[in-house]
Amino acid sequence: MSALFGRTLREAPAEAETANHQLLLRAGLAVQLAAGVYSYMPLGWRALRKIEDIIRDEMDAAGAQELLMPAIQPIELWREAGRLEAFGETIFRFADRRGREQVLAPTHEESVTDLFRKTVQSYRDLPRRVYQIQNKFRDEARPRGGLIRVRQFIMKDAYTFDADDEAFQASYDAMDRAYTNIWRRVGVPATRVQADSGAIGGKSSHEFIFLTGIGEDTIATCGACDYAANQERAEFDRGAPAGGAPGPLTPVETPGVTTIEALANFLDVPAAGTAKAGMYLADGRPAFAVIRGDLEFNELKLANSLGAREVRPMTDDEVAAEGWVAGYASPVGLEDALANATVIADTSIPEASNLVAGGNRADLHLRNVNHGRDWRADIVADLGLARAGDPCPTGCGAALALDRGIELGHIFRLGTVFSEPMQADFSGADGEQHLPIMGSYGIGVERLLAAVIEQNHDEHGIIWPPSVAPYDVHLVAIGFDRPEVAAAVAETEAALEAAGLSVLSDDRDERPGVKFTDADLLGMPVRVTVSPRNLKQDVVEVKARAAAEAESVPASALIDRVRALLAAAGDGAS
RNA sequence: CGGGGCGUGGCGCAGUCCGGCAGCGCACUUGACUGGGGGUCAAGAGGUCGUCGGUUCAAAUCCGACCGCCCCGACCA
Repeated sequence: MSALFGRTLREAPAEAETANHQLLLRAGLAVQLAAGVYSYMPLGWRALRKIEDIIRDEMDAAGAQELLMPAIQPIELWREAGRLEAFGETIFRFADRRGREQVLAPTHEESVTDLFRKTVQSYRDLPRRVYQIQNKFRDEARPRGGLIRVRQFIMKDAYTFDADDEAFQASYDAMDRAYTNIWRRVGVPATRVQADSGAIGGKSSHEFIFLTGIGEDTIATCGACDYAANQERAEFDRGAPAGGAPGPLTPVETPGVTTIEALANFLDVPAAGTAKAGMYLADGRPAFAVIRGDLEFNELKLANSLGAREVRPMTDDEVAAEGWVAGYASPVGLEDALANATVIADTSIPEASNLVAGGNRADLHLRNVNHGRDWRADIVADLGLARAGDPCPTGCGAALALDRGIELGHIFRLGTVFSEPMQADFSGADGEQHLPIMGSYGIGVERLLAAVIEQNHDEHGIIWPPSVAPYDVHLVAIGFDRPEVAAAVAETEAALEAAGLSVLSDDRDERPGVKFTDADLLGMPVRVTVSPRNLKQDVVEVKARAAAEAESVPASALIDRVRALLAAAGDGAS
């Protein structure tokens, strides 16, 4: 340790708020260079490499081959796949000396598809599963939380190519299993949840979420069954439709009543007996959305259903320009003012009858509005935002809970969205050309490191799972300036290393308290202490990082004891 | 991008309101003592106070512009 590059800090830098971020900096694992850009110091890099090796092991077991694709890519590749627009300002771009535009790759679907079309011609070559562990670059609008969201990061990204859906499912399942194994082996609990697949579509998209209060995603889970989904796409049961047989459409004066709550109170009807209007711009085009009054819009679902990249609420001026009346809007009798807009309704709307809706004039509402009779949506889709307490969509009868979490990994069915525009095809057994079904599978390696620390620490420091620990053993030398101690330390270190254990030896001229405190902060799974006191009794002292007390063992029993403690710590982590 | 906060030695901070010698704790260097949970004493080194410009006899402090970092939100294949 006297030669170790990097030092421990007594106090965490002010920018670190979360436990994992503070410990990362205090233990000297990483040093920040700029917003969302970090250097990894020797100890941190050892931990990262151990995580990488676990990932490699599982990827290999899933039948994937490691390769390495370039971080610099010509921008034409991105234009060809039609994804430059979608990435927008997140993509780092620059021009080379001849003025050719280049991209610092934020991901590698394009380049792996290019590899496929250059190397694979026949169905006989399928399936193909590849992966790499490589730097990604994304000019994030807001890096945050230390290593949780950064602009340059190490990602394990894997890609699969299959001849048909059935074969794809086998690849997907293999990756699914590999991911589950990875979380277990690094000591982080992860929940597998249904994820939004964006405009690409497809049912096979799952995220693996580490549930933690410091997370930036919101996850809906059911306490009774195994339903779990990102709130972005979470479904829920809307309950029995209200209303009964359609009654006559009836205007009712509602002076000053512009909110659902006020409307429900004024007319003494439940919020679920009203219809709520939402006025949006979807990629600049007006959209008039309707949902039951007690529900809220999920703008991502709205965007997906409209086939839009971006959806935002209209401003008051934009609403007025369309000829809509904020607070009293509904699609009933509004044909002219809706001519340029897409009218979209949540599934709760056609199910219900006799709703109270806006009269499209200030201070006026309509009773007994019925979809299909009084108006008709262009699109009916699930647009509802799942909230805590909403009934589980499986019909199990329990309520959904919302929790925060960190996305550790994402597995994803791409289908042919890259193989088609890039003309990456292969000859099938039938002699025709076919497009491969692709899958994409990512893990943020440093983010996973952050999760390991967040999950495995106490008030004194990190408690590394042995699988990720930079070293197996932290060897503390007390009274190192005494020749007999130095000799015993060298002997102990040699014995441990001969047994295949990695050792961080604290040979610094520091007081015992400093060394013990640093050992707790750095968090190697097992601490071994050599001191004059122990030498006199012919023992060495051994302590698991997670244990309260140390124990003394004869030198001859040291290796076995250390191995036993490592095994126990490993079990604890999984 | 909207809102908020911050920038003074390696880390944590005071000083800024009300202009007048650039400070404190930790860390670092040297020496002595000490030696099982961040020890004591003594002597040191280290800072153009984020940058540029302005006001002033005088600017860390007042004014302006810019840069950087953090947090909340928007965004996030």
